[in-house]
Amino acid sequence: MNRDDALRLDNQTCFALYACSREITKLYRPFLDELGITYTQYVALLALWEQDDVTVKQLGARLYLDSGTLTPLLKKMEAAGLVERVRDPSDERNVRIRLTGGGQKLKERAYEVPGKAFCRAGVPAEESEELRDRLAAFLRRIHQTTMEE
Amino acid sequence: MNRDDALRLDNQTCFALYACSREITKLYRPFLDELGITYTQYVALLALWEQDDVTVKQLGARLYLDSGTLTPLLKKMEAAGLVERVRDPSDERNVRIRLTGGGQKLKERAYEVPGKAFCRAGVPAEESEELRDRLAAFLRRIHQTTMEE
DNA sequence: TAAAATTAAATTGTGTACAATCGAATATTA
DNA sequence: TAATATTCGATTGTACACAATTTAATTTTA
Repeated sequence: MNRDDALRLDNQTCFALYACSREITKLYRPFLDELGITYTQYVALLALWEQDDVTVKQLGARLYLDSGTLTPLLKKMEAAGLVERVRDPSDERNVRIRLTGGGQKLKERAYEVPGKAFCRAGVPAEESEELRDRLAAFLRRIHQTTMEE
Repeated sequence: MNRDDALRLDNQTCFALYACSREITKLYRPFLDELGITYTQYVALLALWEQDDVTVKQLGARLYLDSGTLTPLLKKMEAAGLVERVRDPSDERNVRIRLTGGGQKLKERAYEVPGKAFCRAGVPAEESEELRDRLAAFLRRIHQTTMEE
């Protein structure tokens, strides 16, 4: 591969990721619209449905987001009645995020979202799963790097 | 896979993409900082280095971005002396984007960016390339869907 | 234990993304 | 060809992302 080929857009894994991620979000949007949530709110809920009552820090570690993104996001979700934000009495630096009844209930309607989205695009589950596992391995390595240095 | 497993964050290909894309951008940032450009400006330049003198529409088709994102982006790049934006006299609806001398020259310094980034993370070229090709296939299918409907 | 260091969340400022709308230019059609 | 439809880029408004800074609370250390 020569110098110019190395800079071709279609040879960039970073661009494939960037484009793919945004297109997938567009694929999900109509189904998330029905639930009245954005994509970022959706992944925050996925994390909370798995483990409720976590600090902003913990949620950020799970989603690779910091308080600069999460604080306004969680305030909107609180205003929408999905979560509550409570200062931890035992350590006032922490804010704990807890699902409300409405936030828990929304999970029922979310079960069908991933299936609908991938069905819409006609992506076979196998292909998607294999891609997912490769990305997970990739992510671990990248994240380790950006954390260490 | 039961219902709850289907909603686990680590089982979502969409989340793996979303997280991976943002972490990759962080990996590139220090090298792009040296060039004085953002990640989105970088991919716009990659496209223009490959094919110069294109309309905003054409550039958007290549990057999966619309004028809502591109117009302010290109104005900043124009202000930075990287491109010029000229109304096409033969069809005044179009705005053609052309690299300036400075924009062309920056390519010289960009050649080493991808290598540095992946070296930094210790990702083997093979693994990256295979991932890239899988993503490209995935992207084609998804994009076709979001366009058709 | 009082001062210094660390931690967590919030805030500030910049830069995308993207849906929806707008206004001008061009193409289509009745 | 005049009216209609389409296309393109710009604009508007909302919602992230994220670096950098700030503020308050807690730990660590001299």
